[in-house]
Amino acid sequence: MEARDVMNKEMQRTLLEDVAREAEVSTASVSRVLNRAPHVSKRLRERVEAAIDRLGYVPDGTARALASRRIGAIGALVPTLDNPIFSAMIDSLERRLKRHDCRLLIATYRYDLDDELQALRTLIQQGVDGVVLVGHDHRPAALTLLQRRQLPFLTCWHAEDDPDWPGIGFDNTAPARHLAEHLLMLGHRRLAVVSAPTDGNDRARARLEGFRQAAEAAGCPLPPERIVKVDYGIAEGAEAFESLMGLDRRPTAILCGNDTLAFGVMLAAQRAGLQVPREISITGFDDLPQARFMSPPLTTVAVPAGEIGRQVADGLIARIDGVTTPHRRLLDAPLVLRESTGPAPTD
Amino acid sequence: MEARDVMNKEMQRTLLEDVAREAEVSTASVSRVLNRAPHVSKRLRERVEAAIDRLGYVPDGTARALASRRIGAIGALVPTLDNPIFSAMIDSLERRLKRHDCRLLIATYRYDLDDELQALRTLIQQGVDGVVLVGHDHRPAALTLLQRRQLPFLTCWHAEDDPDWPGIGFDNTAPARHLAEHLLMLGHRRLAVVSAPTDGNDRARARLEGFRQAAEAAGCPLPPERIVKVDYGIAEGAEAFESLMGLDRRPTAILCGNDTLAFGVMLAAQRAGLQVPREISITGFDDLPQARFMSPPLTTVAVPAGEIGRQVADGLIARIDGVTTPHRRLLDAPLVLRESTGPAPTD
DNA sequence: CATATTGTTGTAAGCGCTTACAATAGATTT
DNA sequence: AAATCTATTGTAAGCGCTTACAACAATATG
Repeated sequence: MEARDVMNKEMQRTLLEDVAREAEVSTASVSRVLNRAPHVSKRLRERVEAAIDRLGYVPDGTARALASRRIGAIGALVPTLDNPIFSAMIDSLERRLKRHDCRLLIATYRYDLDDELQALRTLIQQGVDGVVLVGHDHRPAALTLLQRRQLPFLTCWHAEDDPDWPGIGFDNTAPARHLAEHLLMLGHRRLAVVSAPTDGNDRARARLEGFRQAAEAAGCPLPPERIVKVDYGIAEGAEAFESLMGLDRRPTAILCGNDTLAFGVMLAAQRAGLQVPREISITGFDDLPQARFMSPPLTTVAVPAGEIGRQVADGLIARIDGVTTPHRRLLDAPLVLRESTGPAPTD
Repeated sequence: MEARDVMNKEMQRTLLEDVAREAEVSTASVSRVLNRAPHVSKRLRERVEAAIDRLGYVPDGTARALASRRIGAIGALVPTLDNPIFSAMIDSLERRLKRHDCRLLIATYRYDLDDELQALRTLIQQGVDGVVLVGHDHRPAALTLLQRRQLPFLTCWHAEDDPDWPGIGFDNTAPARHLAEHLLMLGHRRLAVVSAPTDGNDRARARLEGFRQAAEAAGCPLPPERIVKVDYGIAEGAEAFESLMGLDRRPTAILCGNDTLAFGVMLAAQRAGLQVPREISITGFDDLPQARFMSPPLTTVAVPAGEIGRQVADGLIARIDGVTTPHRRLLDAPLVLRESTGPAPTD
């Protein structure tokens, strides 16, 4: 390995000090040029920039991070990237962060809040400049950790009024309620729900709550047996449908906690020979790209995933820069009525 | 802000030095315990660990990065996360990296290789311990950058034999060829292709090449007008279908570069009143979860996205640890024959 | 023209760890 | 028991930047 050692020696990286020497200025000046600090004369800047070009200097991020106490990256804690609605948000978040010259560290936790807390610890240890979380369901220790470090953070996706968690998101309950009201208005009286597991998932809880509110207000509350909770997935949705079909009094409409479950439900319904929506109405939540291409196209709620990513990026960067931003920002999540819902069958 | 200043003063973070003092050992010993270095007596370890617990010490990642020259994170360059096949890979990559106590920095580049190069520069500057890239289509400068820094890296998704780019992936050409052969065997003679743009995308090129090879070998080469290149998306697939239907001699089978395009093609075909596969056969590539739930279920190629993520994580970590791993690892991408393909119509 | 003010640059002290090397203690050999 | 070797621990010099502060120059003010 001698050759390798020699190489390593010859490969002396150019340091900021070398640039300073080359430009015949102090290291502080080079650093100021690099960081676009004020009070730098044009002459000096040009000399430094020329030296940087000549030497092909690239600053060392780790040294900069240690000295400046900012790493140039934020951390995002998301349940999973295996769900396109989250990956769409992360995609737009990352793209927008790039504009602010900020990188993105990702950590997933599979809806396990203890894992989330652990991942948060790791991110903080790495020195991230800010943190993005999904929803308001977190271990209390997570909040303590963020507050004690005075670390900028923002939640997203869910935005109920919560003094602890500043956030950018949308109301999950109201659109769910409207979806149910839409079905009730179409004459449905036996509603059923296929929901994602609600543990550690306030979005799922809020949607379920919205369904419940509407059902109760209309005088036809949801009995437990007509609320099925299943994991994320098309197959899971299909299974949920089958279990609902095993009931004595079958529902005439099924409200699903997300589009993917709705796809599964719809496929299973059609496989069972049911006409959608003539014999059974189905709703989703998310408005994934496929939703409008299903047959029939899915009635759902359009979740502004891309917009959330962008606004969270802007908002968190502002907070990192010490700018106070609104504690809560509510985006629109409009109902998208398509053809998977129709009048209740008259039996 | 006086109260704040006071707080900041009182909030003196615990440093490694404080732990050393508390445990009455040297800072080097604390560091050794922290890093599970060899030659640490049990007694010392226990004392240090007790002190760490007592003080609630959390090491500073940036200082550790500067001193040790590893940051505890790798960078992944992917075209986009808006495509579920990539986000599935990233999801499994991140989860597997966690096991190795390694974080993930994400950067997307929208298939723009100049953007990719720029993003690579930024990641290197951040000090990532390794880099994952997709495919072998990159600016030459990217390779130079990686080599000069002697930075461990691995490509994925595509794995042709290439001395420059070590990689873990699958053969994109052969399954594409097999798909086309499958159609030819079913009697189809007028094949068409709906491909993703091939610029900076060797996977798309390889698949197209596979389709071509089979078509030519069977004596019915693909004329240019029967090769449509469109951006990623269901709507884009649908549009491609319509442009193909404008041809004099319509194809009896359409090979799509990915499942999403195939969904679009299939929907447009059905909307146009065509029976799939009786009047037209359609194939995809990826085997997204929905593929088997389409009606009819989509014939496609199962891309091992999750397995790629895991193997890339293990492989890159090994390289970072100085372990030599195979230059190239080929995974299986099996054909999944379903009902969207059938005998050519006899007209 | 002396003085205050503002703008520009340099000096040098960290930032909080890791690790080469030195020192010491303990075990083993002869 | 002296000599040798090995396992353990400590000392201190960085890692490559940023930034508080000082110094000085240029400009404005009275």
